[in-house]
Amino acid sequence: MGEKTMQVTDKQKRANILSAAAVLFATQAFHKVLLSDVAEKAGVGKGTLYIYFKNKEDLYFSVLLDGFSSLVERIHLQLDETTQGPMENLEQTIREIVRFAFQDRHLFNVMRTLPIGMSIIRERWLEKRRELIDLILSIITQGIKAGVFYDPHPELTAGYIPGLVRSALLNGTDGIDPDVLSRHIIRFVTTALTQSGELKATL
Amino acid sequence: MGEKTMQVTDKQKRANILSAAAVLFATQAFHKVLLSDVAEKAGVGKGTLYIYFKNKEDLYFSVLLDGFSSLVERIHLQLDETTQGPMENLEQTIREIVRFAFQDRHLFNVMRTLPIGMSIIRERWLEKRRELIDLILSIITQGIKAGVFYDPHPELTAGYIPGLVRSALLNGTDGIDPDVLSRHIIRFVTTALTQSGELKATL
Amino acid sequence: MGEKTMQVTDKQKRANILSAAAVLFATQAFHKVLLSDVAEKAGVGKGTLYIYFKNKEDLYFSVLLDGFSSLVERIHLQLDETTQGPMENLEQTIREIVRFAFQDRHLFNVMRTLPIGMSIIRERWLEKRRELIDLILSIITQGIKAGVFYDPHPELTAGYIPGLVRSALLNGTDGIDPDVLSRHIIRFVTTALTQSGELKATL
Amino acid sequence: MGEKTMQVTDKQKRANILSAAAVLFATQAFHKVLLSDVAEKAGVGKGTLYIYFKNKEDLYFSVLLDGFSSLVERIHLQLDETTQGPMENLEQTIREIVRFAFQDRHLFNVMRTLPIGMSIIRERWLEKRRELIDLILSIITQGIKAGVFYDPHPELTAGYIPGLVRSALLNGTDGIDPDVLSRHIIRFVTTALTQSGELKATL
DNA sequence: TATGAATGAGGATTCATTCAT
DNA sequence: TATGAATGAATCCTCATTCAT
Repeated sequence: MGEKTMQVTDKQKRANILSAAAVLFATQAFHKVLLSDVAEKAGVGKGTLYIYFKNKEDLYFSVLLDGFSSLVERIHLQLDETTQGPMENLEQTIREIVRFAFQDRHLFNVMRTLPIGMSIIRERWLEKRRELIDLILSIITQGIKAGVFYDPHPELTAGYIPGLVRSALLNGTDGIDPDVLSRHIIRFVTTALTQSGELKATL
Repeated sequence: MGEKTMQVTDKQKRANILSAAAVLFATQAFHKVLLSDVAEKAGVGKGTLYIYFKNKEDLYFSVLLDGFSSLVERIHLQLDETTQGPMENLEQTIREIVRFAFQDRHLFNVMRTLPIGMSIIRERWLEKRRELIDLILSIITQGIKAGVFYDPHPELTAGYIPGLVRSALLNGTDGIDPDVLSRHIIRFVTTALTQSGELKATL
Repeated sequence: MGEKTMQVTDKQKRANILSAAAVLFATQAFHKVLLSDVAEKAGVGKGTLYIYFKNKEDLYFSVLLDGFSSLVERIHLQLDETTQGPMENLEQTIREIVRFAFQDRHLFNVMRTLPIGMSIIRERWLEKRRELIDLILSIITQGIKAGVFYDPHPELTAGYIPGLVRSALLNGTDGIDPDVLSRHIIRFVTTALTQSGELKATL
Repeated sequence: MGEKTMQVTDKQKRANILSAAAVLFATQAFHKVLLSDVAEKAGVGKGTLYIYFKNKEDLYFSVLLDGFSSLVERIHLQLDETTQGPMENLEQTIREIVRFAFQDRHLFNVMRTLPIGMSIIRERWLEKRRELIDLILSIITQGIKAGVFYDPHPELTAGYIPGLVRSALLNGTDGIDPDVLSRHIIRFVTTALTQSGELKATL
């Protein structure tokens, strides 16, 4: 029982640290974020950070990894719930990404301040990002196979999608509504995917 | 005292420093780039950096500002040369951005490590980026007026375009050919812009 | 954040730092004193200095402030112990200043290298110095009221007294005995204070 | 002729530099005075400073040496003009020091920021200061021989005199009149010198 | 496990000094 | 002689990390 309580406490503390760090990394450059500030904001001692994370970089990438993991998981859940056509799947995925970006706007900002460098945790984050792209790619590929989509380079398009969300938020076309944005991106992408091939072929 | 010394206008030396800095900022995180390395790579003394740039952050944003300025200028030149329709203008602009991104890949990478914060030079860079977006926006708007394009939110689309280029390079769909990428983006964008409205109308 | 950490109150450590700094500031010009030397001499890490003092200047003025505080306190104690006439009080005060100057010769030397500038801690030091002068002034004024002293400008005379001690040490009339010096200054001052009025009156 | 003109020009330039430096050294701590500021204030190039002075410390002590030299010279002139008794000589000397301190208040302030260290020029300044003290000492000694003064330690008293002036200015008993100050110091010193002995002897 | 005082490596920045012009 | 752009040694200070409690 003692153990279990502890475990719960730990999870919460770890989560607190991650969310405090997310906010700070989203607002300031990596080197301007002080671990003492993270600790204070998380309500823990500075030394405690080192119990949960190897070092500053590890904390940084953990923020990203956690965020992406939860995004990918959400999309997986969405898609599993109801099996639908590629079009609907793509739409839902885009909607999910947009929703996530708005809800956890920090995370999308964190990526702006990305420190380049190598580390195991960074690799794990890149993998997770890759997973997201692959998920999108599989939807597009599925659509192509089904004859619904046409795309000579679906691997490029898969990468575009998170990029579109990011661009919109970055340029901050101020106070844009998440729903409006979702619809715009969906139409932008699906039009490009559905028409281009057929059109060319038709003409 | 207001502006320190500055304006010594040894343009060559300034350019050397900027290009050395561009490479380093593109390869390492901001806080891992040592000014001593920049100086060495630029073939000047450490103190010299401070004659041409106020501090590390100023140097950083100067790299970005210079890059964007030259990109915007190139596009302006392109467009002025031959007056053409919105479609051709958009194609050329995309081609130019892709060309630039490949040629000066550093610059696109530098933005990854963007330190958030305020400073005059950062403002100037943001303005220049805005200028690029506005240029694209004006082409799209022109197309809409001419009835060639349809887009309910052209300001979003304008922002997407550099984002598409960035995504492609970021995901490094390895060794992709600049020409292939240009064509893919062009088709992606123009299809989305030309078909969407008509389609809706037709159906 | 206002006052940083501070107040950790390892009084001993703080005292070690102050006394190490006092010696160094007394022997070298402000800009020649390295904080690394202070740290080493105090037996602490360089960073520790910044836990106890805001910066080099703060450390410098803290040395002075502490010294003056203890001098003023000593004089206060002396005077409180036994209530005596102004003459005895003045004598004891002078004796105390001389004793202090010899014992803590560093401090008197530190003032030589005084960096001008503004800072809260500097203000506090100036106040403490003012306190010393005022203490002497009150003794003289008391004496004037009692008809023992005569002085048309006691506020000037009050300032002279530490100046006399300082001059003697500065010119280093070598190896002078503190007792001899005390007696000389006492006679110098008291004669000037006691005779001048009477003389005038007599003549 | 060319040479002579040059010579004149040089003297002037050197003087400009010295007086610019005097003001700055009087207002700021040694390490806060930038040679670039001195150069600007003197209306010369930074490199020019090094034609007239070996380095910053040399410039600093040259300011002091020059000031003291001119003070000592003035006193010599005063004393030579009319041969008088020790009392009058002492009075005139004090008056001259006070006058000088007020006129060239900078110089007296410069000494506050004195950097400790060894150098030939510093030795020369110390000698000159010694010369001033010795001058005063000789007057006192003369007075003792003549039976006008009494002092068991005239070498101490000689040192006191510039110290008294300094104290008065340092404590800045605000806006004090030079004449008032002169008279106060003169009475203070002469009383101490004339009465003490006689008194003792008398009683 | 939790803490935060202590640490010291590390690096941005300054500025006296040089030297080519 | 006069200059001021260039230099890099010198040093303050920061802050991630450790470790005794």
